Amino acid sequence: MNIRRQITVLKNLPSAARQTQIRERFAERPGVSVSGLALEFDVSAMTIRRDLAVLEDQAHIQRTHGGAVLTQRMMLEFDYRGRRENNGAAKKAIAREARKLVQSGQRLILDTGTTTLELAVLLKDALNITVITPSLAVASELQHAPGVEVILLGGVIRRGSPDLTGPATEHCLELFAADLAFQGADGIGLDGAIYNSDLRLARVDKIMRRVATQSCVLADHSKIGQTALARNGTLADVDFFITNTAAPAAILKRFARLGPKIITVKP
Amino acid sequence: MNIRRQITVLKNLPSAARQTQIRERFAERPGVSVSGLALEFDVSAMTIRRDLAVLEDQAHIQRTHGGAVLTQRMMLEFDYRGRRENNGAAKKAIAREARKLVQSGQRLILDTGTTTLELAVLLKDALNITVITPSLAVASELQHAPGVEVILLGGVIRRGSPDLTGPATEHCLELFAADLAFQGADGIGLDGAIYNSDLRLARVDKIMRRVATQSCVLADHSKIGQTALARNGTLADVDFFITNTAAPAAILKRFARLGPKIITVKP
DNA sequence: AGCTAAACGAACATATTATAACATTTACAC
DNA sequence: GTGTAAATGTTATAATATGTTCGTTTAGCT
Repeated sequence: MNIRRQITVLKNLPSAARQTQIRERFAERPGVSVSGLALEFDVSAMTIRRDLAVLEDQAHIQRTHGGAVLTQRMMLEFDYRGRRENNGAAKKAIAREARKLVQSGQRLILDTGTTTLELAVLLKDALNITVITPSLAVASELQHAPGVEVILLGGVIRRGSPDLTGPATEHCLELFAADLAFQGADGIGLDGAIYNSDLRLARVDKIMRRVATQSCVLADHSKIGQTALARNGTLADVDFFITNTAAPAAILKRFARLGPKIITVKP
Repeated sequence: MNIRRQITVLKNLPSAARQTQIRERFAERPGVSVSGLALEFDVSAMTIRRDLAVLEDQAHIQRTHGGAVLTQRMMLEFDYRGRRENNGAAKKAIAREARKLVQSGQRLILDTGTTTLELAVLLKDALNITVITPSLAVASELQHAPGVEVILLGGVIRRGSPDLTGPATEHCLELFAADLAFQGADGIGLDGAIYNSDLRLARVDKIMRRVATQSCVLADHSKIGQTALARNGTLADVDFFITNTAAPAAILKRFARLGPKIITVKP
């Protein structure tokens, strides 16, 4: 009876919990088998395969026939509070549109943020570009891209945040000149003000726009009308503003009058 | 009777109490399911979802399909060709000796390298120090240390190497002043010359010594008598040289005449 | 090489869960 | 009581996860 209850703990778990459990199996054993896990968690083998496929993307295992083993290469772990993606689809669509602005040979600046991180994913197959970023996540994403040179800005590592800020970042940024800067935002005021939830990030964002010839703000519609701690400028200072069509047309029209080219995407 | 009372305790609770209870579930299980909790607390699934949404904001958990799991730190992977540790014991002993040179409140520079990485491990419990480094491995190691502020230098990410180099790194380094710089070396010539196997690292090392009041070179005996591509200076430029006792005493005596304090450790 | 059993992946069908909007209940002040 | 706000429940629809089937690939064997 007791045994049964303990086993039950491993059943009827949400998929993410099951995947975490699978990962922990590697602490005990060097490898796992699909059939064994299927039995253990009382799900079909197909589900385990899908779990392993997810883990292969995220969690550094290597799939084999019949199971998986730990990845060979060594990892450096950086803290990253896995925030919930709020408008994942919109962010991806916005990133796709942003990708179209990029041409071969350009030097880009990529800000911290989930939307810019999505853009980084799409830039993996770019040719001969340089990406300057304060984000360890962006750097991690692009480090293997053959056509991309990654320059990480210096600075203080904020605890629990995968990015760099501070005076050093600002000084470091001043060393560069870029063609195009992509920035996220934690809020866009109805008057077009751009907000960050962190003062240091706001200062960095301001400098990014100065050292880049053109700049582009990426924000899904949920950010519009929101404010946050620090204002880093207004849409009058940027050249492109990309959002999704769920944003009120009247407000976008007002934003357009400030100067930036407004681009909207479907989802 | 007892059982009944315990079950009853879980029903008709104010929302905050229920949320606390949910949080405690994570101590027992790897994750919780919406349907299970709904049954357990005798409320609708929607209510549980709202509870989890609240708990998610408090940063403890992460919602998933079907339930929630504890927030997991996402790993940012940086390639790290795990080189074979040649004189692991000697390097650890050298790092222990280097650790003794560090005092609270100091600003340190830690170079790239396996020996300096060992030192980073020992610095985790230091109080109120600042570590400036071009090494992602060092930064990763120290990011959670409460008494350590980590400043990562900017620069180009070398493919397959966990460190930053290039003109940006050099400029960035110039922004700082430190009390003590710790450097590794790929070779120490019999004349006291310090060698790196990478030209860019050599330039960075040279600047490190300039911006630091004192400097310390860490190298096990196998490096003595070796040369490498780039010479970044000589032992006459450094204040401390730490190696292990397997190094020939005659050569160490000659090194001492150049100026640095020579420290040897047993293994 | 050729064979065989196991494992894989794609596509579809099904079941479960999430979200948003609205309806209802509860709690509490007055 | 009555009004109000917060919490909870309900429903329809969308999104996601899972199971199943089947043709293909793979590992291991002779």
